[in-house]
Amino acid sequence: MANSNIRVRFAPSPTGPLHIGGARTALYNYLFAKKNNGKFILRIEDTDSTRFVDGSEEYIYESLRWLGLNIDEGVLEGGPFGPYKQSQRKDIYFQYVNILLERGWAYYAFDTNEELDAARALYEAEKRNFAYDTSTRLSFVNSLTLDEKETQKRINSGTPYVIRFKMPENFEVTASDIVRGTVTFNTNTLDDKVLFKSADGLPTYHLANIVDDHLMEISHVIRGEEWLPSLPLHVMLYRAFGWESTMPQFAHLPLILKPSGKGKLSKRDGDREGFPVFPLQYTSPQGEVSSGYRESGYFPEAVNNLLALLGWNPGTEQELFNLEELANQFSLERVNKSGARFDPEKARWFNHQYLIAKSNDEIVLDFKKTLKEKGYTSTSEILEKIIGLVKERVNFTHEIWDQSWFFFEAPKSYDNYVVQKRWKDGVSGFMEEFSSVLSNQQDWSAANLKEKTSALITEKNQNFGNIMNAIRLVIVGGSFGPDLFTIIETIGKNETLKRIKAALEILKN
RNA sequence: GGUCCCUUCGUCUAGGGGUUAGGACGCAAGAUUUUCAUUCUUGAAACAGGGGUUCGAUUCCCCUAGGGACUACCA
Repeated sequence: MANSNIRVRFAPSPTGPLHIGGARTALYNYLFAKKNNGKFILRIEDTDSTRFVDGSEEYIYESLRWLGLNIDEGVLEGGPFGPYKQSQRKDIYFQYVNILLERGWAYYAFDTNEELDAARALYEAEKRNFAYDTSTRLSFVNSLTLDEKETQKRINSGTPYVIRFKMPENFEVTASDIVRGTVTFNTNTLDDKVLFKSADGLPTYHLANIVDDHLMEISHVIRGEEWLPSLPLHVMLYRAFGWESTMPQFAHLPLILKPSGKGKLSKRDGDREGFPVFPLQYTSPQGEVSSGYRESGYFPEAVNNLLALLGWNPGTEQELFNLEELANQFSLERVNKSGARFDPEKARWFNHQYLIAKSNDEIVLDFKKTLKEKGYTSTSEILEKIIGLVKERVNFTHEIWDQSWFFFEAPKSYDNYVVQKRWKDGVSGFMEEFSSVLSNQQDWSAANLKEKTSALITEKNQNFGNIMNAIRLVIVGGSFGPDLFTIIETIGKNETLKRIKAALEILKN
């Protein structure tokens, strides 16, 4: 049994950015490999030259690197089973499709697109289902209906042809899937899939995939559920090649569905509902920009964590895992069968968890960048203090500014509701007293400041809550923010007195 | 339309022939806090429907309904 030698592959097509569904597939493959001391292989499936998008491969690599999913064998890494890019394996596929032809498992078909379209239209008009299959193949122009000489003549004269798989008639193919159990199909419902295209002389996914998985000694195929319908074809291909005894095991992952409404998660949903569907920001060759998790401020650990739990769980109540814990606990048997709706809210919550778990000095560098954009600088010491004060209130590093700007600049306006509620008779007078008390303080610690302020409130027979809120209004412009005296301590005496003066000018009546 | 897959709180899920059906996100209330947030406590919230099998079904089987994927010389 190939069990002792776990080899899995992630096999994306370079047709654009990697979708988070793809990222999750990569993650599960990686996790499964790590768990079993196996190899994680990256194979680029670029057999559709028409859909190739420049830069996709780099994007895929950068995404996996960002997520920390290390590749053991691949296009860049090399390895004993290369090349790992299908466009470089043309000769191999050609050689193998010939085996199928020789054994009668495949045949040449000369039908043009126009002829096929016409046939489809005809069936549709009669409300019948069209398929190029066991029931119709004899009505088309192919090596089954032409005699050998005519077939050869056409091939030699350069007539375009495809090679189709000759699906056997009426029997049950059963395939087993690790997450779904046994799946059965009748071959009559399957069509004669094109194995080799005429347009570019390249194999289709089905052929290339089976040949490569076999040659690369892949032990487990872990891929999205959208591939489940082609599983019987793939099983039949393994049989046709005589590779059934070493056929990999299959695991079809549930789809990631859009947060609301119907269907699987798409690029549009992210744009509409304000969350990324791509790991990294992506700019299409047409210049269209799509947001990425990285650029939106997500930590890669958080993305791995949330993706891991979208379709899998360990059966315990643990929700926070690092990559290593994930790898230790992961199993294909505990992957869910049903599609999982993506929850942007919970995604943010995951990031929040990772943010608060980080030490302040891990965040400070990032915060400095935001600060620089705003035109401020400060020492790491002060910044770390501020981060510690506000990080529990935010989900992303870039939101720290929204909760801490008043450490750097005075309020530009005062919340009217709070003014109405707190700036009562006597408050202006109190503030003037307060200001002079503050200016006399040698000890500018939050503790001392608090003590002196409390004493003044008592002395002046003022309402404690009211005054405290009024001071807060003066300092930050509203009713929010962390401990008031810590803010005052941090911004310093000069700034505090300035803010009181400014507030008095505007609010004094 | 056809084929296949799926179905536990709004969402992610645990569970599994006899349970007060558990957790998390979100939501609500209360407590703490000089504010807001955090935190803590509490609450509302689910086995799609119908038939079987069984002493007993949310759990097993069947049907229906709903959802999803696929149905290209795309992957």
